[in-house]
Amino acid sequence: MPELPEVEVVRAGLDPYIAGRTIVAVQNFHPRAARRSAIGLHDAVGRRMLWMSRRGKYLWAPFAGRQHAFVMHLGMSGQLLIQQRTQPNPKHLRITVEFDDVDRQLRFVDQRTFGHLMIDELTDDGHGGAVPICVSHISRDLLDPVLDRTQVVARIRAKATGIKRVLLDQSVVSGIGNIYADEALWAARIHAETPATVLTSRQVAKLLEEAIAVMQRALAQGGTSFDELYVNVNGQSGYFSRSLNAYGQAGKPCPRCGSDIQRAKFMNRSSFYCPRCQKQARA
DNA sequence: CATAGATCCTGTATGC
DNA sequence: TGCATACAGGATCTAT
Repeated sequence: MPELPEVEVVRAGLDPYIAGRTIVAVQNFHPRAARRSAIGLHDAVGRRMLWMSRRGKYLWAPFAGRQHAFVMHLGMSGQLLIQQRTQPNPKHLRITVEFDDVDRQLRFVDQRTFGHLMIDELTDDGHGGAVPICVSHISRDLLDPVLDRTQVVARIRAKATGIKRVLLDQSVVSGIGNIYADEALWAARIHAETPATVLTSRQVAKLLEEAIAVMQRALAQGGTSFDELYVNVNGQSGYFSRSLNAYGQAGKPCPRCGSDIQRAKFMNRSSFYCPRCQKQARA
């Protein structure tokens, strides 16, 4: 569920809390919450976390020594909450991480259990930084200053499939999910099933600019929340859902032309689009 | 190798 | 009310 803006809100909330703290205990209550790894979650005990990093929808906190990191992914319904130790356990609590903080702890709550935490080895990211091995197949995201946008445009146009599938392919460009894919396609007036190969470089560049713009606007609003499933580290919802132009707007008028926004089945989920602004192009 | 589709899970909404 | 079905913000595995 959470896409780049929502994950970034969580990162920014966690960073000042975890930076410099040492883990004193980890409790796992669910077999799927910790991903299989050569290093178990309990090896985090005694390690000091430096800061909170993010690539796309992945979060990680490098440990002092920069050899390993605590990796986190929220999946569809994950939450990372900083809560008082005395606060009752939330429903779907999967993992508790205790630090050298007598009052509060980090709680990983995840209804659908598609998210996970793990400890992983760090590897060189090619630009003087480090990335966990399990994240190294994920491309840089659109808010990453090191991202080579020209290269991304070329990679997108080389894909033999529909443009929305490519936007959702985290190995091409990361951070975009179903909401922001639909919003970016709406803004760029491109149909989801348009073959990536028929788009011009200019069109794809424009699409990426729209994706950046909508994600930055969402970030400024604390992300998109439809319910209590996505919240920040303090349990608060973001407000961007009221600014969506296409996603979830089936039957409502397109803010640009007034036609009814349509819903179509797409990859076992949904696409929302304006049938007038976003015409299907042919190969 | 690249791509399409199924699948992992729990909860809610909707229709009969 | 009960039951069945569809759907939900994602990533990964499998088959082709």
